[in-house]
Amino acid sequence: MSSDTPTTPTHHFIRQIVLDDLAAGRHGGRVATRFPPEPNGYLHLGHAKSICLNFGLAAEFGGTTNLRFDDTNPTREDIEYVEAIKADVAWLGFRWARLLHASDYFEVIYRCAEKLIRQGHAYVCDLSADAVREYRGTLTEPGRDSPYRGRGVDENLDLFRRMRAGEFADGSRTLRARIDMASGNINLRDPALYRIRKVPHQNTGDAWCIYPMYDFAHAISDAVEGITHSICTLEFEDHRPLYDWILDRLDLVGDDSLTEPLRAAGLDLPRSRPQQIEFARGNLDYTVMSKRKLIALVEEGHVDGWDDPRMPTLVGARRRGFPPAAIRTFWERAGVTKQNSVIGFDVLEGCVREVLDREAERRFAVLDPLPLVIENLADDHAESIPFPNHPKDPSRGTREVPFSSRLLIERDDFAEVPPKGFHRLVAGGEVRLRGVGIVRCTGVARDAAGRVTGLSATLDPDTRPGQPGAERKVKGTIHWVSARDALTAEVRLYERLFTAPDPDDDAGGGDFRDRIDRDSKRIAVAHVEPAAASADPETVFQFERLGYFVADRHDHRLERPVFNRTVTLRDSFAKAAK
RNA sequence: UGGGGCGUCGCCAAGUUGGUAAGGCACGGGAUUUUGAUUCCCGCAUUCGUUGGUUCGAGUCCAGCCGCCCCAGCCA
Repeated sequence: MSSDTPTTPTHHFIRQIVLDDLAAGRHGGRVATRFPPEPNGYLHLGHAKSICLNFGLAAEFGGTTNLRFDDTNPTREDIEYVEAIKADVAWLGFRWARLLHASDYFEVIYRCAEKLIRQGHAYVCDLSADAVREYRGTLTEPGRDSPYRGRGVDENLDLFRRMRAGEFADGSRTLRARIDMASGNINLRDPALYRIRKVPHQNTGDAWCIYPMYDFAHAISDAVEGITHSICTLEFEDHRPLYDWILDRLDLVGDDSLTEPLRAAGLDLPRSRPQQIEFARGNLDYTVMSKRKLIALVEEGHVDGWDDPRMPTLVGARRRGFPPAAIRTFWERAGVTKQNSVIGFDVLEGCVREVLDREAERRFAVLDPLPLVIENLADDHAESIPFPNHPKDPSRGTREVPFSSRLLIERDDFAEVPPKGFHRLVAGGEVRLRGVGIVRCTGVARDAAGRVTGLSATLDPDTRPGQPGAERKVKGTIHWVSARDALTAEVRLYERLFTAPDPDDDAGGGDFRDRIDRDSKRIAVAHVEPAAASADPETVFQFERLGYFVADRHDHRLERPVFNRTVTLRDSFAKAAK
């Protein structure tokens, strides 16, 4: 990881657990975590919290983190997401120790199932999905035992092997854990361990027609990979007793026969008895994060794709120009707890400004041009003015900005009737042209409709840099570009996608679609200095006084520059005006 | 009238074995500033969902209320 904001890691309960484990000498001093996405969608800002936590915590203690694809359900997963997920994790700045799949362990998981059967802890159930639901009971009423719960070990083993052999139809049978149909915890009411799905798997092809359920596969995968701290979100709290139940019965650490297939395949991994720890996922206001809604936004054309800069996806954030370091410090700042919370999107933007102020070079751009002619300069006046690339970092060097008598300034940097407190240009008034000197407005041209079409001004030569009057104070400083030298660029101005802090809240009627801000994307033709246009894609600049803009990852060309506005600068004048 | 979690400043969030409420963001004020940006100062919870109790002393212990979140996929 490169230059990070050194946010002091605040003390949180998971860090404390790791510290305690280390102090107690558990796991031989090892810290191993994993990030286990299901390859069925794009990663978003919420996933980033988990990624930062898992990778960050392990790294902090010299441990390792595996990237493991939780591919136990071939009917809903697709290999197309695998590469995207890998790219996102890498972009965020993390490197996995090993790249693995739950499907790498299918043979091990199968052996685990047989072991449970032999122990009398699992049985093959012939109940249909509907029947299972009926037998399960409700939140307040206990369930009833399946009629197949009493099957003997031999019969279960035979049936399970025949399930694997493909003798039975999809959904006709399951392997279930024999736990407690009356448990208050519904996860313990004889949960399914294996189901029949005669569907080819993206990784194992048609080698299997039975697939393990998440709870079973996940616990085993963690143990088999030597994970020490299995970090997941709050909704899995209820699953922890099952996680422990499985691991306690299997003894993957002590029973070599279970993992023999891995070693035979050349995969020799350390084993462990992992601990599941749950934390609250991070929510952001003014956005939606559920997979279903994200898909709807894309498929219904409300946005321009998964990587639309307004999307909370990591590819979206990337295209928006959010630096990975900003996302990392954002989640570090948000903290890790078990409290459900919603963090303001503006906090993220604050982190973005913080790293960009430090990292981004400065350039000039005018988004809404108003011509300004300097009368006391020759019409063909041409010079080149050196500007520092970064105001606080001389090592970033300088660039040459062409200057002439015909400039373009920002239309709202001039006012015929200035609002109170206005520091910019007014008819007859003075303002500083950044890096040039003080200019006085001597004329205002209007069209037939009375709209201002241009300004004329005189430049006070004494106030040019290096001259005795250069230090003279004026209230305002505005930016400019040379009309003749500026290049036009497409600039995409993005706002938050939703108009409501909680787009998911349907209490006021309608659904999240009704809260989409249709003006959240606007396109402007900007005039930029030459040194802005020549940037590589994904370069972020601060267009002085306007905000941070990133050269579009896909569309930016030297001949046709395209910038996305990442975030505006903080603007206390605009804020006070409201 | 099931089980599991959670309630500390507007938003996040520290608060070790009870000893008299960190920090960040936001906000208000001021200073610097050729970006109304950045930076820099200063201010910002007699109070910890609530009611009682224990104690010399409770955010921290006990009890009762109240509120919010999650669980009835052969999804993860």
